[in-house]
Amino acid sequence: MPAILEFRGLNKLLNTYVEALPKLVNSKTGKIHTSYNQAVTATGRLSSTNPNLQNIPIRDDKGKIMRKAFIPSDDQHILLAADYSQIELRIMAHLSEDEAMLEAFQNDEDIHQSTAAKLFKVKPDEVTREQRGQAKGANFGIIYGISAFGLAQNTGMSNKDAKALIDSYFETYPKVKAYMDASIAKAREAGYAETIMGRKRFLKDINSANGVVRGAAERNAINAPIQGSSADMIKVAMVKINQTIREQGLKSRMIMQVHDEVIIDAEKNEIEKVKNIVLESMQKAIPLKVKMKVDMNTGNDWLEAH
DNA sequence: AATTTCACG
DNA sequence: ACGTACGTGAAATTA
Repeated sequence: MPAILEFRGLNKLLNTYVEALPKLVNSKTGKIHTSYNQAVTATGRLSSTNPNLQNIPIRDDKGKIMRKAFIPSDDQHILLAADYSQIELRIMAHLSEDEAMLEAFQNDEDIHQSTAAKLFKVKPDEVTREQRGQAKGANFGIIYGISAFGLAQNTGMSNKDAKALIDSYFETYPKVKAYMDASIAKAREAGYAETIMGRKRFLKDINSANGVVRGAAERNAINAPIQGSSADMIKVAMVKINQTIREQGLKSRMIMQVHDEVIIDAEKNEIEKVKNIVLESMQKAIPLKVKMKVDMNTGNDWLEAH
């Protein structure tokens, strides 16, 4: 890796995490206490400030070491991390009612591999890394309100290839295309996009004469119900988790949320009970046409619990 | 004070 | 012909 980029990467870790976080330890509790903002985002997600605990590194080997700093309250506790698997694509499958996408999830398939198999007309176990990567890019793009240019920019493929990939995608999942068009049409009519729980995002530019401005609003019309309904679901789950923990008089506590994940400081004696509570609450928060998959892990720090 | 860069989902 | 991926926050840099 070039020396300047390496320096910048390490400097980011040093300034944003290593040196900043210890300053925010509360002298009474000995812990860091973030603030979760309930009314900041456009889609209904939470955000986190002072410090932001929703952007602690995990992707890079050196960055992920930061997660070792996040530990249970004492040696009677262990961290439990539970995260929704592919929540946004599952919500897309539900909202669009696309049969192929619903079936892939019902069969518990690797959605990117399954998509690749369909796009490139090969058997799932013949999908190459390259093909899976392209399918993954397309699946991400769909959630964002895809454009050929955007997909090409992000994957490095040519504009032409990106366009062809999107065409194949819509042949593979025809009702996803129909849902996207319907989302835009509905937003034009109503002036807003809406989540499963009825949260509205007003889109003042949805009928703008400026194509660029309108295009952005159209992508918002597609993305907001997806991202926002995911936020609805985890919030319903969190309320249920907290209620149940208190009803049962447990000592375990929910301590963090990172958009599709909740982290519990779990009393070791309660771990099986808590796992069941978290799993049930997350899976059943909002019943959909597709089942929700939840991955859970425990560990003596946040890195281990992943 | 606004913009850029980079960390996350 | 045009210009484009969704949602955030913190630190550093630019103006």
